[in-house]
Amino acid sequence: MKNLPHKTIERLSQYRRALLLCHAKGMVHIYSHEIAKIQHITPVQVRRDIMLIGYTGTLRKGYNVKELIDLIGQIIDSEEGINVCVVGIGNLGRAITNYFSGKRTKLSIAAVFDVELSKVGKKYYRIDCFHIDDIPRIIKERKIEIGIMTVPGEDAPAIAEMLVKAGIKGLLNYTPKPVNVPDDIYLEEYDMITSLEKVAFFVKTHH
Amino acid sequence: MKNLPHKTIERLSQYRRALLLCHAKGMVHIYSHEIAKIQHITPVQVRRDIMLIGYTGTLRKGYNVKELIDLIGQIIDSEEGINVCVVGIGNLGRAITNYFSGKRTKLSIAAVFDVELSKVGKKYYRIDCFHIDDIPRIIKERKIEIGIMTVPGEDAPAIAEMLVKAGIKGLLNYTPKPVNVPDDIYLEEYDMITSLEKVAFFVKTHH
DNA sequence: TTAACAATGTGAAATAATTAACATTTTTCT
DNA sequence: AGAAAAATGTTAATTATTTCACATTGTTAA
Repeated sequence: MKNLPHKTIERLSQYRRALLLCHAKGMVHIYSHEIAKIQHITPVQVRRDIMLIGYTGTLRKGYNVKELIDLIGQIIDSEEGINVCVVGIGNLGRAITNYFSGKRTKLSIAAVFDVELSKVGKKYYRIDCFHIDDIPRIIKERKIEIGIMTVPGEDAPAIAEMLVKAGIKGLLNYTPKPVNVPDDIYLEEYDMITSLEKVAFFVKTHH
Repeated sequence: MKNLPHKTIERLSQYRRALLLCHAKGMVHIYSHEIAKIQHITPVQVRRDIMLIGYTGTLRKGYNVKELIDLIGQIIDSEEGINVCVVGIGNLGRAITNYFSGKRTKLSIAAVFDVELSKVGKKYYRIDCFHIDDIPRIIKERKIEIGIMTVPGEDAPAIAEMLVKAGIKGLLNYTPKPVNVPDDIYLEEYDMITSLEKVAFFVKTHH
């Protein structure tokens, strides 16, 4: 059970969101093929993932929705919750901040940062905005462990370094510029341009 | 050369962006380990990807930056260019539209759509905004082949269906809700919440 | 009661992606 | 000139992920 594949972690997060909707609708049990349909993957993959986390459903009834939600929570959430910050409160930063501000999950955005003085001191979706020079102080004060970068690409390396020095443990880089961090920092990069180019490629070749 | 791995396609897109910067700085040649450093992957992987597209560098000098840029373009771009639309011009939609509006690449955003009448008729980063009811007409008129969805999750399935019916060939879904499309439509889904939960998981377990 | 069905759980096979290992070759240095 | 160094290109090995195939077992219906 210990070493779950990265892909399984991603899917568990997605299953949980789907399951929460099902739970809200009053569903008590769910079959692997129902989950599979929602996520458009195969039922086997669903069962394998669930197997990997050691849960076992009821033959012929499927999985108990509530139990599965709770178990996935035990696996992927941190008991105490984790604080996150968003650096760069442009369009993308606001989109992400907005996504999270309402939800009461184990992940909460504890601060946002920007260079622009006109933004500093304001609140975005109820979250305080600080100047990036305050990154070291605020990250320590508010026990922030994860940074989300939504700054212009050219600023990414400098911001990444600041965040790492400030003691961040994980970094989610949404800028188009790859950054380097020490090995003990978990880094996830995502690049919208690449994704779109990929879609374009497969549209082109699959026809 | 025909069937490139998905992961290779993604990396080629990234190599190209890095190479364009290098080219702009006047670099003529580049080594696999230099590209690798920028993307923080291994030099072998870079060489393998480049091998797969049939390019061959110069021993001891590395790869010709310009040639490699052009070849990657031949592989992943469509000769004539591809038109794209963004549906949902909230924060995320604006972020994406803004990313692309300046650049003159083979991908161009030809329209954006929203439900809100206050947005319809305006321009966002120089792109016309239409009402979603105009999706069928505009997609045909402007020969749009790819849709990017940045609407609230609950609207995603309906919008996806509209886009598919309108004749879209590829769909990039940035809502947290998975959608179903026919097999011949290339679908790419990305979910920021999942990414953040994944980072949180590895931060939690790697310590 | 018993046969047919429909679901889970999982070992084993297949596929996809990465990494190791190394032959080859150009350049540089002595 | 010859040896050492530094790079590419590629086969083979490894690792990661997905899928197949099927044993198992509640449930339903005849």
